[in-house]
Amino acid sequence: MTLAFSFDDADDAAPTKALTDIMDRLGVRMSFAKDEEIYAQEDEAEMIYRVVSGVVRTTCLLSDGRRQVGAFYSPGQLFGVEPGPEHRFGAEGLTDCVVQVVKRSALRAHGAEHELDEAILAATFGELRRAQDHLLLLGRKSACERVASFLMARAEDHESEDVDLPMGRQDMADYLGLTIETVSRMLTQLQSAKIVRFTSCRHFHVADWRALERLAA
Amino acid sequence: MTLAFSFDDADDAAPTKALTDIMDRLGVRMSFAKDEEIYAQEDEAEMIYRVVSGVVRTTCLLSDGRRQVGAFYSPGQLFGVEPGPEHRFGAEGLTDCVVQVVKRSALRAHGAEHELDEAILAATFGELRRAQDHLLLLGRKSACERVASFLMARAEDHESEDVDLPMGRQDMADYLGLTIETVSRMLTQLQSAKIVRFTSCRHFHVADWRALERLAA
DNA sequence: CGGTTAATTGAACGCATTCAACACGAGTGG
DNA sequence: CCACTCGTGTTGAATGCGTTCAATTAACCG
Repeated sequence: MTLAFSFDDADDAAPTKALTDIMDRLGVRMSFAKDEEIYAQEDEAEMIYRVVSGVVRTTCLLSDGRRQVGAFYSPGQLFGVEPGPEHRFGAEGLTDCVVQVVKRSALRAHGAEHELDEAILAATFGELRRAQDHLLLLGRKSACERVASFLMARAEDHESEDVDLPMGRQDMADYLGLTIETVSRMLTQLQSAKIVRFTSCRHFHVADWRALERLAA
Repeated sequence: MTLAFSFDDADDAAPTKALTDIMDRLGVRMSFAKDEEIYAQEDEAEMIYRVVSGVVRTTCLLSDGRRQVGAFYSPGQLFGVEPGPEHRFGAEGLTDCVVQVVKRSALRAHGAEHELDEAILAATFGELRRAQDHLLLLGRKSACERVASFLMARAEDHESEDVDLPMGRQDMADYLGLTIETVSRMLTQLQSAKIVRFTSCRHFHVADWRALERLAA
């Protein structure tokens, strides 16, 4: 068993076909409304989740209410995998969403040991990579660069002309370590500079990839 | 083989006894001077490293020279484990240091498959946890809270009265996403508030744990 | 003891935040 | 169809936190 070296996979958060099948067989589908809690920060991490439809967001609340968004998960992606026995970030529906849920113990009990371990490792790698990028963004980038990086990342994996932003400004701000006002200002600024163009406040397309790339740093 | 659930271990970056033994048998000891490069950002990640003595720091350089320190590794800790085929952070000696190095392929070839996988998973978990804490710190904490958190973390695992800061102010700043000046100011501020006391600029002890804990948020 | 690097302190600046007002769109009901 | 509201997003002005630039002091090491 060689776990660690299937790095070719573009999207680490997407489970293998094998695990997907097993999850579909053993798991349960659950629906969550927009802003409904899927699991809470500090809950025991005993389930594995896969987004079926909609988008999920993970958040961490500080004692005084400050909020940090950890990540956004799109259909097909695995989430809820943690580096410890409990969830450090809670998960909520960013939109109404459907999620496939299965107990880790159930997977083990049905001989999906191998697939589970692989999926956990892959998902953990994905999380780590994501967290490291996020780290760099929060530690050393200006507001404008943060917003540019965010739009860039969104545009990259959509591939289509018209890119969708399923999250509101507050969620973007809490992801980027900024305020809604700053995010809004930077967006208008990027638009004024003819780098992106917004068709509505949740839809844009990239007008100048070169410039956006340069700003994303 | 059950990989994923040995969470009881306090220090995920420390390898198991078994792996340590194998690394000692198959690996090479290498010495690095202060600020000498151990591996570069973007190098292929084919080695596993363990700190024998001294302290190692990982850093990521942005195109324009801005620097983010990822982590500091103390004796016993594993480093160089990455979520992809190449290093996203480079590693350098923070101090003069000795490191035990072994090729992953050598470990596999000598039947240390199991130990290697386990160690990689544990180290990855450790990295992820660390990165998540770091994320929160950079995203939502004030300069004072960042410095307090940093001192807290340092003081926690030293246990002794007198806590040592092996890194200079620049490294602290680049870890915390601040400037040296700000770090310095916050340190004097914490000292003025009688929360910590510096015996020299690299040694301090905590005078008021309660207050420090509160500030670390 | 000088000589060098690291750390601290001060003052001015600037970026992001804060607070407040305004605009826009969707949904509701008259 | 318009008026009204509520949530969300944008814009403006003032404040403040952290940075920048510059000068001083402390620590280290021959």
